[in-house]
Amino acid sequence: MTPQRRKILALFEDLGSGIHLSAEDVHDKLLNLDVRISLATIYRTLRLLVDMGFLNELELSEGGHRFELLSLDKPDHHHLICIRCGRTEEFESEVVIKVGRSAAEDLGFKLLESTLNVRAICPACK
Amino acid sequence: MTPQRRKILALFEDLGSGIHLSAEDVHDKLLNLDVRISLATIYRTLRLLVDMGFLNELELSEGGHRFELLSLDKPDHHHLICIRCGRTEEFESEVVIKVGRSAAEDLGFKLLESTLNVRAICPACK
DNA sequence: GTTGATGCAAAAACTTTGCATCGTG
DNA sequence: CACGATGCAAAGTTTTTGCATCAAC
Repeated sequence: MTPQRRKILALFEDLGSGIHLSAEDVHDKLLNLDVRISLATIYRTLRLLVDMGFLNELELSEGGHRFELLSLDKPDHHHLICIRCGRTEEFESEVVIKVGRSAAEDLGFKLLESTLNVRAICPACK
Repeated sequence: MTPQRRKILALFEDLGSGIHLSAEDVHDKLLNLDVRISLATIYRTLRLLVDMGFLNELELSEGGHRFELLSLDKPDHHHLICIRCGRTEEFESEVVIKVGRSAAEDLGFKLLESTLNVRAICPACK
């Protein structure tokens, strides 16, 4: 754990668990806090934090992957995404987790994680 | 409907509905059939076919988006993805569709489509 | 000192766009 | 002819990598 890695993880922790940031977002937000870390290091660290299980990697919207804090109280949660404005809401569902688990078991896969992505149009964009 | 568009859609139809292709994949497979279409046109056409509802756009794995044929008998289906080798299996679940629908309704969103992505490790990669 | 992490810049991978040209009606 | 679609090449984005330097043990 280097200072840079701590700063990046701390950023996610400060923002809370419902926030989705791209690598650029992380870079910009750290700059606003006068923390200067190269984009290359941010990419490397995000990858690392995902592998270590601190972050979750999302591929919801255009313009690159997003990362979010994986909090223990919300292991598998789901996303409702407005395809027009990008607004995303999170929700949970025990049933969905069970479906994922049984799908994995049926085919002999070892389950890691399951997320339901619901694409929709939010009230403001209708 | 131009010859190029027909060729691209025909490729998906020939391969069937469980196949996930990147833009590059489409380009390569068409070349193997001696069909020469520029990558730019392929990107434009894939976008078009998604908008027209013929294809579904996926963001499952590394290396760019994938596209699959949207068949009428499988409107909302789900993916079990091996994070090691990229093998993906499809399955369906009525329950998951219902969860997506009610999540959208709860927040006043207009539902378009919902897919459950289950990340796991397949038997061969365990 | 050795090892791994960082920053920078260059490169790679993926996607879009401008523009001239081609095809179809 | 008019219109939109295509191909090509250039540009734009996002992400990775090589390499010299730096920091920690």
